[in-house]
Amino acid sequence: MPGTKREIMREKLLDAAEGQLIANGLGALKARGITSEAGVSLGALYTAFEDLDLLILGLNSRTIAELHQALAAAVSQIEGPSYQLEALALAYLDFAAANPRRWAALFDHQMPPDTPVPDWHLAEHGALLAQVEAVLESLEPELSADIRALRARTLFSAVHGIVKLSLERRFVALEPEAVRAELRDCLRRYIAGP
Amino acid sequence: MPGTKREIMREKLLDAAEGQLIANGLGALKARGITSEAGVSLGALYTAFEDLDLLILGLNSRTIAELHQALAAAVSQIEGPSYQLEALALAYLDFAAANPRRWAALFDHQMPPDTPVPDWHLAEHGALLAQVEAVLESLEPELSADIRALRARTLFSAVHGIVKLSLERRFVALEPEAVRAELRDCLRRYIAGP
DNA sequence: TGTACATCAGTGAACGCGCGTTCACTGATGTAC
DNA sequence: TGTACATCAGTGAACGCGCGTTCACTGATGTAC
Repeated sequence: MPGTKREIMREKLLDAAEGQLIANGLGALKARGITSEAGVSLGALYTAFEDLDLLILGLNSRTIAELHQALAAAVSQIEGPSYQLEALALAYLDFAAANPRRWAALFDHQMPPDTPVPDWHLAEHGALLAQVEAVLESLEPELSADIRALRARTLFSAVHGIVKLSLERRFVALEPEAVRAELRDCLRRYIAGP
Repeated sequence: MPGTKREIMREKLLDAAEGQLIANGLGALKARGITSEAGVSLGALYTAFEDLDLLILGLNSRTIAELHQALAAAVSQIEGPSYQLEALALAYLDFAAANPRRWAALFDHQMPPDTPVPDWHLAEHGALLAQVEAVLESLEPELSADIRALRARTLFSAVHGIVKLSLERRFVALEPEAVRAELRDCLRRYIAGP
């Protein structure tokens, strides 16, 4: 198995970084912090990853995988596309509430200017959206694939916006239950609409 | 008129910073860039503003004031609360599309850890939301003030999420008109709902 | 099995740079007489 | 009006720090004979 040694190092670093991320947020993720937490020299990071940004992308991959599973589980436990759509949104809210900093890191992390996000990582985001599309397809089968894709993005964005606001306590502390109810209400109105 | 000299300096710096922000985004706003663009020494920034973050808050205040006006204009040109709500959302989209970097700066800028956003600036954000609340009040007068406030936030967040996604071309380039249509559709469904 | 040599993951001190902030100084503006 | 002095906005070189990244070196692991 080639690269296994390297793979162990990568996971050690990712574990350490995950701990730091959960404890202190994306802004506090530093090369020194991660490597010392992992009990490894500073330079080791650069034998395992191309650079710090790629390590963070690796972290985000993990988070996306977990989120993906959580959404899949939520959908599979429910019958009926409109309930499934609601379940997706609530599962998304729950995941974000349970893992606020890891979730925030998915959206707050930015590549340096002119450095594109690698395709494999874009594909992971795409897979999340595909879950929404799948439910949308059974809810409104008459939509064309293009429109459905756009609609899925729109819905995702709207839900995301609501979840984000509820977690940033930027303005006021919001009752978690109240946000759940608002989100549910919003979706029911959407689904009930014309 | 006490402080007038200082006020001129502040505006010179804000003008320069605004130019930089529009040209290169929040991430490229640097003390040196701003002061040299303003034709002023580096230290001048610190006689006019407490620090760089306060200058940026001042910039954001300007943007919010403009946005506030744009929303007010949109509402005032239309009759009927449900159309007004739609007009608000579309005006928000249009403003963001016309001023993407200034708009993004409103949400991307973060105070250093443990430094609270000053109250006067929170109040400006609050005034934006109050516009949504006002329309909501005529649309659904039976709501309690608490619920209305919460509902206004939820709606704002959802619209914001949709607008944000449409401007970050993170995944795919989206047709501006398609996004407009999606946003309108989303709101109509919301308003039509139970 | 034992010895000599090659490879390469891992080390950590040092590099280098960007950048916010400070501070001793200056020169213009204002005040007192 | 003119002169001496005080104030203070504005200057920009220098400070200091955080932090990602590199690189000459080491020591463990693997290979050849």
